[in-house]
Amino acid sequence: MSSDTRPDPESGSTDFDLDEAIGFLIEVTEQLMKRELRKSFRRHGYDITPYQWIVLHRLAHTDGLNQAEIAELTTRDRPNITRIIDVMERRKLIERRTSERDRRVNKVFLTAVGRSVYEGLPEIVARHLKNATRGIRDPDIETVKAVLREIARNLQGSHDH
Amino acid sequence: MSSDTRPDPESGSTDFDLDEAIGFLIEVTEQLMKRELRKSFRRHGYDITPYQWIVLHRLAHTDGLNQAEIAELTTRDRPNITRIIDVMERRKLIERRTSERDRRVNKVFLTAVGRSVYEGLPEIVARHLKNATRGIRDPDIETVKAVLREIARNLQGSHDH
DNA sequence: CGAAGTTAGTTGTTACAACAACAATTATCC
DNA sequence: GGATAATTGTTGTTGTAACAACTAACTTCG
Repeated sequence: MSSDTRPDPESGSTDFDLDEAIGFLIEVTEQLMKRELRKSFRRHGYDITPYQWIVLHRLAHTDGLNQAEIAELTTRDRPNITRIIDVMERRKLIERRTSERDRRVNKVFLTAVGRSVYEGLPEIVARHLKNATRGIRDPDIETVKAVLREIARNLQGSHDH
Repeated sequence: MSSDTRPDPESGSTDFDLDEAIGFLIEVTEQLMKRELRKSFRRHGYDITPYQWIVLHRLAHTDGLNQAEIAELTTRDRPNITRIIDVMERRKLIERRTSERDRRVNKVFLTAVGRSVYEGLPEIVARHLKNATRGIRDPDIETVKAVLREIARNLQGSHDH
């Protein structure tokens, strides 16, 4: 957009342009989407964070996942899952049940409350996405998805040292 | 992991596919990029978070911004800026100076340390970006940037109720 | 069997994010 | 010129994120 009216005094030490960097754009867009989704949930009377929504979705699809599996499916590490599950358990959305076969393992299940809360969410999310992407051509959306997947693949594993 | 292959019992309540949702993809990719950037900084001996990098970059470009301006330039709210600036001030990367003309205002300046730390960062970021986007055609990158900007524009202001 | 290694989950620490409530300061209005 | 409004920044609370260090439970293998 470059509404860049500022004269830029010798441009710092290099000519790196943050506003043009794809990483920055992804970051900013991601923040906005998360923020708006949260607001959408609230507007519809749900006090659910985007992250809790993801966990609810995973469990609605496959109930009884253990915490390590949830971590895997959500690209988070296990400590994070512990705390998110803590919060959701406090709110009676889910419950932990120790596995019989392996007493280290917590299997996580939706409660009746969690399930009924979940029911209303996919539609809100779908509407949110539709709003976010309005006016954008479908093939461009597909390009974005393909590129993001490629970036994710590039980052998992290898290192630029 | 998963010893039992699960058949997906009636697929939850709707057919929403999270892994196909562009919002989820953006979220996952953003996390990975932030994580890898942080690691790159560390590998090169910098204990700088991606967010601190952004603030340093803004100040290197335009020294003496006040906190509200930084908030604007980084799509964050003012309380967040307060705390990030707190951390950076503790680390002697920046300093606050109360404005003479308006004693409510803190102008934020790079310290000598902050400036010299900043020097090394753009190159690391550039390399990180190159690695993240390797093998991806330039026009596709441009499409992604255009789409993300469009999404951001869609989300700023209007609401899907 | 039993010591060593592995895996699942938790806790501690630091940092970032959204929101609400607030103090201090400056601007506005009558 | 004093009440009132708006602006800047801070604090409190809750939730998310990464990393390190830890415990408990299971597995392996001599």
